[in-house]
Amino acid sequence: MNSKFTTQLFLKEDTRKRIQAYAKKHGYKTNMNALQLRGSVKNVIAVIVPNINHVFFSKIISVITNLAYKDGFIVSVFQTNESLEIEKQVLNSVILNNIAGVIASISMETSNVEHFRALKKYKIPLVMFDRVTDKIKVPKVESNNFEVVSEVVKNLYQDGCRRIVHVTGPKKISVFKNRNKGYYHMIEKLGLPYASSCTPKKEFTIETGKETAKKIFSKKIKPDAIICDSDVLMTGILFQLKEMQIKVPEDVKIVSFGDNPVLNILTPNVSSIIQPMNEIANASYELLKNAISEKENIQPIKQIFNANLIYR
Amino acid sequence: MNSKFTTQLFLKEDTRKRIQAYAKKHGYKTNMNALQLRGSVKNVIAVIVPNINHVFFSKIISVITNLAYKDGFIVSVFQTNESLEIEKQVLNSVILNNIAGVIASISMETSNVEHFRALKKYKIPLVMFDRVTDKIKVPKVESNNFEVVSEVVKNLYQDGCRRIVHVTGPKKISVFKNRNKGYYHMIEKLGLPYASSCTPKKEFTIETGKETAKKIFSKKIKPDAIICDSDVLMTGILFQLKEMQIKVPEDVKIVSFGDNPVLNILTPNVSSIIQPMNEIANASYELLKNAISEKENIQPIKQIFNANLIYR
DNA sequence: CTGTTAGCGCGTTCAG
DNA sequence: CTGAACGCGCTAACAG
Repeated sequence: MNSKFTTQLFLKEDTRKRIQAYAKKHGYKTNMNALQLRGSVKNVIAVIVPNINHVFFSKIISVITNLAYKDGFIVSVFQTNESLEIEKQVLNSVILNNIAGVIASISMETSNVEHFRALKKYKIPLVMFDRVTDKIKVPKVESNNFEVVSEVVKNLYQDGCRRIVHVTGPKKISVFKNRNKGYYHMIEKLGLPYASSCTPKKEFTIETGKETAKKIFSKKIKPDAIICDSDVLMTGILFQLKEMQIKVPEDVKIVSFGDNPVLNILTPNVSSIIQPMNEIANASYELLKNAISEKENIQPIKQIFNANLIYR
Repeated sequence: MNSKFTTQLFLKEDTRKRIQAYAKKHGYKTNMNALQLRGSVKNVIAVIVPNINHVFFSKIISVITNLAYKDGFIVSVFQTNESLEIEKQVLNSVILNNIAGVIASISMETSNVEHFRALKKYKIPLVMFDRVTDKIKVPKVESNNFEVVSEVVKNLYQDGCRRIVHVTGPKKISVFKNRNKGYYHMIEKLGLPYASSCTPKKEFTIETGKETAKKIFSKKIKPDAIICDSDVLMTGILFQLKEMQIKVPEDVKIVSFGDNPVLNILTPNVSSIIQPMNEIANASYELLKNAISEKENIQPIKQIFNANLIYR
């Protein structure tokens, strides 16, 4: 950052200070655009997420922004609103704006990932987190979704639950796929005859959560446990169960992914799976930083961090 | 956005398409840095907030990002972590990076605002929202903090409350100052003998909320109502009250600012003040957009939007 | 060791 | 109407 007047670095310290003070006083500023045009500097990192306003994503952005700032990077955020179309445009934008590197989590609509591949052509490093895809070889950061959901099923089983439902998202998204695999894995291992996963068609909202709860309890066989992939859905479910006078955890146990500490305080009757957001953000940033400085030989490492299960 | 090949605009549509397709195929991309260096384009907007990971701020960023994107702007986010020192650095960064305009909410430490004034020197338009300051004449967007807290006090009074406490933040921050003024205004108007405002010294966390509740109820006169400026603090207070076996709303009524819809569902015993985040974000962006295009004669308009009181 | 210059990619301008 | 050249701000490379 302090590379101004580097040619005069041999000057006495006070002289340098005087010059800088003079420059500042007269409103001199290094023009970053000129630097970037010359190709000597790239100082913008892009973070692409489906929705900035989700606790998980905003936390990730927050941590990355702090880290990046210390290294002299600026963070631009892009929001796809879960739309493939917008995601494509965003990637175009990123390429257009001569960005140093990209940290991304793909949208729910995304299955074809050609637009991400375009980054490689322009030598823009990419790191994926949370919602990743196998179709593209880049560094990735995830939670141990498979294992933690397996563990949840096992815990519930040991507590006597035999009709466990998994409320999840589209299977083409890695997180949901892995969690659902983990669910079925343990169901089979335990030899449970009952298994049911439920994927709301719409976006995750409280309303969708209510509908989901209605749907689940309209069936003949009522579950005695629900594993929920989203705390927003969980809130809706909780609300609807209260309406239907179904008690938690007496009638049905609930375990939910949830990243908002406020939620954990307010729903003591719900078990929580808390993702290691700090670690995920840290690792994603470090991987990108390496990729930016290495320029080549970037290993498509996959880093997996353990989620924290608060079972009660 | 589609300003490539503008000199050929008179060409037949299909010809233009062919050229663009050809250009894209061969990996041609307009160099934004060159454009910006020439001064013909500035396409980056900065949003400066104390903490990206607060529901209020992340929602604002989310809305602004969507709006800005439609107009061909990119949004860079900056986070001050409530630190004046970082805020100063961030403003330096913004100036260095030749940014088109700034939307900002100041940190809790900020009272001197010279560093914001620097923007004017470089003709970078500034719009402030939520946490604004009177010391600087720029367009501002706020909630009707004074009025809504007044109204809350009145409602509580009509419900029989006589010992109402206001849990708020540092008075040098406009939002807290205005809310506290609104509180005292109605207290005096109603001729209530009891008034007490409580400002936690630390950052707003659940832990701080717990401590605040302990402090409030360690005094001789116990309140029969609490107005709380932060939903995170409110959560801590709620938790602590439960510990102390004080019932809400029977023993003490609680009214809290809170922007997270999930919270409203989960705490039906708490009244909520919901800020019009969409409107605030919209207005801030529109004001900035005008300022960017007008270049001069920018009126320091103040826009105030009504918060929504859900009193129960 | 110091001063000058070329060129990054673009659009405007000026000459042809 | 078309094409060449200039300059935005910077620094690496080169000449003095």
